[in-house]
Amino acid sequence: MTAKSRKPGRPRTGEGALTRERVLRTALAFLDREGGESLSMRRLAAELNVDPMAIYHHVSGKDALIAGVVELMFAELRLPDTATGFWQDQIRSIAHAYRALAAAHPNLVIYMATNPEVDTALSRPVNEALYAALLSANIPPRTAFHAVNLLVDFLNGYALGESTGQLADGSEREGRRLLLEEELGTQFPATQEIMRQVAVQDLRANFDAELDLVLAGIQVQSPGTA
Amino acid sequence: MTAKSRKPGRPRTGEGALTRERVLRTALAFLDREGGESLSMRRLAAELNVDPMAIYHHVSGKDALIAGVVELMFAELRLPDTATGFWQDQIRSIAHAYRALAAAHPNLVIYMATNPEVDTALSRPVNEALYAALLSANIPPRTAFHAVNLLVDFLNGYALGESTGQLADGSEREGRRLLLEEELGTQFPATQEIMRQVAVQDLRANFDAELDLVLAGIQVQSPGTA
DNA sequence: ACCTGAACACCGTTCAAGT
DNA sequence: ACCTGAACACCGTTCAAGT
Repeated sequence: MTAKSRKPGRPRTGEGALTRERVLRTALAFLDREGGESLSMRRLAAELNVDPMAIYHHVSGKDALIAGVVELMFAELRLPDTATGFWQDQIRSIAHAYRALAAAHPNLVIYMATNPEVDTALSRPVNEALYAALLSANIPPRTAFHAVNLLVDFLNGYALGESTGQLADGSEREGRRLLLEEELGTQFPATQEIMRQVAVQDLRANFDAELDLVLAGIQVQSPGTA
Repeated sequence: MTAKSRKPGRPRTGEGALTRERVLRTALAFLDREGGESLSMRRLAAELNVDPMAIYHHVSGKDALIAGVVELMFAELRLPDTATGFWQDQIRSIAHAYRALAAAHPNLVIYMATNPEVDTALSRPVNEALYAALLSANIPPRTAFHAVNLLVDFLNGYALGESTGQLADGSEREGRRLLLEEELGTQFPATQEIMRQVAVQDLRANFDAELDLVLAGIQVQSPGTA
């Protein structure tokens, strides 16, 4: 019944034409849907209704495929285009944009934080925006340098934690809390003490609270700055 | 020539006995040597001079194997046992211990920062030590909670960056710097400005500088604390 | 109880064709 | 130029044996 009518030779013109773009878009959708464990050249080919080897004409291999997908994802990053207002707010919007991108593609976060190509080329606009914000506030270069490195490490670390479910939602958190009270009270007293005193809204506002700590640190280490 | 004398049935007693411990230790050594891409149940079996399926008697599958290896790695973590002195120094030694562990097993960092089991069980001693340090300084629970989350995100983000070579050593850095001057000066002016002004020793002292920013942030957000 | 060996359902990729 | 198809050298894992 299903049209498995693949024939050798050139493709029929029109929507059936295989492009690098179409290969990457399909791979991105697949990864979002099924995750990296499930992605294979052969499954992707089946999705494209094409012989497995057809893909290799548009992408040199699986690694290059994933690199291309990451590139496609980074193209979705919408950095704030105006650099006005407090530097803290500038950095907040950049950080939020980065986090939103990661949250939109949780299955890709691991490649985003892992691929060496990312730091070299793709994340340069992010770095530039962060540097620009800090320089606009006359923050010393040395501080700015370390601050940007810290921000990137924090963003990647947070995104990775969020994507692997370390930051579980309310119900699971509650379960963990109970577990802490019962079983681990004596083994991990400080942890228990903190968990007892932390309110639910603090669990939710985690990202902004962590970011605020970073921003506060940058501010104190920047003499002569508002 | 080589002794490929595997026979069916029970193992010869003595050093040939396959244990979960021996399986995991061999896998850890293999991962340190060749990395995660190269690890397969079959290669590991060959290393152990054993049929591939023998491994499954000590470990339920590949995922469990890796989880076990990560557990083994975390057992190497040497947290400072005395909680005295400034809370900043306490946190510094915990952070250094974590970083040293990651640096000792760069190929495992990805599993360490990725495995959901890690946060739930293995990193609890790290969290506890961090919480204890902060509580000993009377830092408010809400701040302590976010501070520990930030520290963990930073540590994972930094370790991941270091392990994937994003923080390259001197020579490669220098190459990147030149590239920035030549090609990207107009596209990324703020980045170029920073790179021009940052000294070489700042590139080296990155970890401690980032950590200092975090510590400064925690301190300012903790009213009534030294 | 612990290990083997064949078998199953997959992989990524090379290479020689087809149109 | 672009796609196919067979083939190669691998995978993880199940299942039925062996001792």
